[in-house]
Amino acid sequence: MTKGATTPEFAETDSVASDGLAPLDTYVGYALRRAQIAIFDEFIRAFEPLGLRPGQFSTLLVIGNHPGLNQSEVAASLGIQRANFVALIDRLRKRKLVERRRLDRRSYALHLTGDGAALLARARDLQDELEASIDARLGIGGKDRLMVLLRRLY
Amino acid sequence: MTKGATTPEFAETDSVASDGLAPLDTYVGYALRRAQIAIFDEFIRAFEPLGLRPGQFSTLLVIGNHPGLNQSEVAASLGIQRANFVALIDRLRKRKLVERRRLDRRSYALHLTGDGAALLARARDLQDELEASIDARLGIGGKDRLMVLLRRLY
DNA sequence: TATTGTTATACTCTATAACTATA
DNA sequence: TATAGTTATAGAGTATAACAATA
Repeated sequence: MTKGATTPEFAETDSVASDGLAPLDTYVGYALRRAQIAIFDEFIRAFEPLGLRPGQFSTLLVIGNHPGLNQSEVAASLGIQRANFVALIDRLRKRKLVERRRLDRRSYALHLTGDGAALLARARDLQDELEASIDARLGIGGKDRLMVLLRRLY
Repeated sequence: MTKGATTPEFAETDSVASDGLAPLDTYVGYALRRAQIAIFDEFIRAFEPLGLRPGQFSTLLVIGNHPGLNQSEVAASLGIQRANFVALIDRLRKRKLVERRRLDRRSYALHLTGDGAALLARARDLQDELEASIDARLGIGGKDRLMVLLRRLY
């Protein structure tokens, strides 16, 4: 990490004077935060060419895997308030990546468009590359051990 | 995780329908994010009685361990823009937890006040409890293995 | 009555630019 | 010229309340 985040949310990274933070460096929460920011920063940079932010990518993933869910369901599955999900989904609709089909007169089923499915395919490939890169850094069996440990924390 | 974040920044947690997110659940970045949010959420709840947010706690820690640094140095060591650090330090000064001493006519050395040192002591104890709780969840040797893996990512 | 989508609003954290008063 | 502290401003993510239309 040198200069840092492409976007606001993922800053506080660079930080750190290798030492100087002696106590902080022993806290799991701090290490977790730095690692999360570092990985998200990589993600954001890598996905910039696709014009996808983490929330948009995960939204496409959920819709792709569960076509037909309504907005509230997709939002809930991602832990996003349905109120905040409106703008997100509007953006994807304007880009013709997602379309809505009326379920009844008050809700819509979400589906990927052809463009959306195509972009998601590219995004998956890109994400697979990132995962491979992370995997390499974690060493043999590292990712599996890490995932097991992380899942104990949520 | 049931209802979730005490504050805005650490929401997107609850989320997750145990399944439904099939693909996301295989990504390190996603697991990292969920774990980070879960742990920060615990931190925020636990530190509410002390009136300390993560950034404030880490600031007190750095000043406590390196008294005499100026604002820019402390800010940089925490990866906080010095512009954004102004409000943070002002808050701590108003609460008489931190004081400034002129170094020269354009910079200040930061020091903890008696109250600041006392609060930091309580905060450290609280943080130690949280770490112990995390340690228990991670199992024998879990924390060490986790820290090693996380450090490979930043 | 409860739910869906929506709007409005506010708060936190972060980023950048630009200013002043120094050094 | 460069640095320390500061102000102003903008953007992203999130939270809550409230409303209309519908179930």
